[in-house]
Amino acid sequence: MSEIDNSKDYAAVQQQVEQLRREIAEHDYRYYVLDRPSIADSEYDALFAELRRLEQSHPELITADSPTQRVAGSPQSELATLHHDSPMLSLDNAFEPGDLDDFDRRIRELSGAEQIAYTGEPKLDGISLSLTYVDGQLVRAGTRGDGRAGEDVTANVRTIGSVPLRLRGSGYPARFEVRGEVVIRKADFEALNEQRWQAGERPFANPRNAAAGSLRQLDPRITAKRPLTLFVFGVGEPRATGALSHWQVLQWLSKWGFRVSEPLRSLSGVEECHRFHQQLIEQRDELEFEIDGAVFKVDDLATRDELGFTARAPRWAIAFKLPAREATTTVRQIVPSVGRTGKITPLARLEPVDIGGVTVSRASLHNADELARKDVREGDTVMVRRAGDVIPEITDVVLDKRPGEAQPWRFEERVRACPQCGAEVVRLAGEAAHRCVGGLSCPAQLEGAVQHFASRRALDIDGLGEKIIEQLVAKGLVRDVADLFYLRHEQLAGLERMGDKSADNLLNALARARRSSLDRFIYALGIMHVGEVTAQRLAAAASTLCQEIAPADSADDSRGASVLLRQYLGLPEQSHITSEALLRIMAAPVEELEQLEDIGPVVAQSIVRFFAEEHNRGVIERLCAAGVSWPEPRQPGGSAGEAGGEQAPLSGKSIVLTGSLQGMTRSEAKAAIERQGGKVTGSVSRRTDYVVAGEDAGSKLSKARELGITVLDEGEFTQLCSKDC
DNA sequence: AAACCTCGAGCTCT
DNA sequence: CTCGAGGTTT
Repeated sequence: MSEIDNSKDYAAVQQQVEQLRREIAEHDYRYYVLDRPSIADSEYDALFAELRRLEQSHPELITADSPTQRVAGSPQSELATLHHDSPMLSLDNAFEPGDLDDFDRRIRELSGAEQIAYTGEPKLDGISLSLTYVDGQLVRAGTRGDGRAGEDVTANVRTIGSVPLRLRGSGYPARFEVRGEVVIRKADFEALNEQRWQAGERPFANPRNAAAGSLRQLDPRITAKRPLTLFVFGVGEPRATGALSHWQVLQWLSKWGFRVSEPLRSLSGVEECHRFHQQLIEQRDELEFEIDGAVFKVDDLATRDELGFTARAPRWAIAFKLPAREATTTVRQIVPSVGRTGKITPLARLEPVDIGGVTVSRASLHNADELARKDVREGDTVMVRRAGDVIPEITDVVLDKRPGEAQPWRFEERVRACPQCGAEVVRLAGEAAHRCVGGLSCPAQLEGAVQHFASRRALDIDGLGEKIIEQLVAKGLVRDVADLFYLRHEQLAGLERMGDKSADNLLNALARARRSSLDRFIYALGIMHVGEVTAQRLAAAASTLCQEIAPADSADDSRGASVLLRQYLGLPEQSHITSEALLRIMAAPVEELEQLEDIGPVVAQSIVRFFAEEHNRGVIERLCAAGVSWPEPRQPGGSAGEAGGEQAPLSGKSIVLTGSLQGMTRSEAKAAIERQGGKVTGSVSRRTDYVVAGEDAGSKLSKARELGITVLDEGEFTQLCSKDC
């Protein structure tokens, strides 16, 4: 083939191949090293495809440093051993500030200098690598191993985008060794684990393990798919480069096409080192890569030579550890715990360990699947990670140390009922979590349940906020939502931030909330998957339900249906649950509920389970006994609007009062508006219907004008109110 | 007067 | 989730 090409064309092809390689290498550099791509992926792909095509028709033009040759070679049966040219030593560690000061003092004494110039780099948590370049070409790469010899991972390292196959620029030694750390982004690590979990493979415990595992693949094609990055931090024999300082070495490495560890600082004296360390601790969570320390190196290479080495580490560098995030310990026990939403989470009680200054004695196992996947057992030795501020997590089980008698902990077998309230535990289709259906009465869920119950769209109990609920629950004054209606003034007035006035207000709000509507009541119960709309549907359709048990025409004497339903539900005759509509909903079987619009099997199940729960029925009973009631809905189709519907001029309107009114107090005005079916709100927004402006109206008036909302003066307002009064 | 609580609104992300 | 307003408690 190439023989028949005439030489001019051939030279052109050769040139084009070279050109493409240069371009692709440049884009690789921009993308992987600078993190600043300058062309779209599709354009890059096109260049790559073109090069591939040319190389396919001219195989003799292929060179080892061609970008197409990153993934080359076939799977191996084992990784060969590789001896390092100069040993890869480890670093001495500093664990507390004093260690760093000692280090600095030693260096000042040995070198005789007043103040030392250091470089500060992060100690990336990955695996160390040595790369050998000959005449600017990557010839081999090996892991650190024991420092003298590691594993030959050249084929794998070639697949890493941030590793230059051919160096950029010039001025590099004919043969030299570059050192760096191969890491994986935290986000990529999560994604990789997710993928492995989907594929049924064992997830990696941490980004370092993921990087190590990826690099030690026998098949480079697998490594190529892993999002690895190389950060370099030095060279084997720095003096061979001709540099005078470490800083210079790093700059040159950067110029030659490497990505240098970031963040990087030039520091004068030990104080700045401390500050850098502190900064790293603060930035830690925001960094893309996991780090486990700060590395400080004497910058001046001549000083370094004077300092020399101890048996195992250079005297001119130190790694100042960041607070640990991982530790191993043993699992004492696994227990289910109930969260505020009713979610039941398996929790491992651990032999307490110190992880970076915090004692950890428990770790979440998230849910039954996660537990099964990790197969954590009581007695296991586990690796625990505390990332950021989140709850510690068990990342790995050390199988070698598993006691012989350890048994898998099977969620379904162990958690038959809610450990807090004894209610039924369900797992809804498609959900990872198991939940307690004891909603209204489960202590673990109480605060949340009360908050929902009192919320505006539910029973709208004004003045019952987070802090008050917290206290009521903590003092045992409220054990379920029904208790709210039995609260007395003297019980309330003693609470923090709850004086006479607030107590009165709350009691008034409770009194008002007793008269509600069926749909709000249903919604307030907080049945899983029953929101406002579903609650409305249930309320509207109530009278059609349970016709078999209690036919509508038995309503000759209107007691008839209720009696039948109560019997069916097994309620006592003197039960306070008198609403026929509610009884029909409570007694409705799954099949009937499923007939309703927007209610499928999941929601229907959830409703039936809720009302089947003894605790929940008890709470409903007591709510009704406390006088919580509503107008019975009529016929299926016919609904709401009764007396007051249209006449009330402010019905459903939202009104803001601002400034002071002459003829009435603020609260009189509020009461007047409420009598007319309106609602007084605090701030002006698009959803405000009227703003009533009194004397000295302020910012709210201007905002109302801005939004084009009707502004009423006092005269207009009283007129509006008096219309029907 | 200052501190604190609740509520409503609007924003962002899911 | 954050903010500001309004109202209450300390």
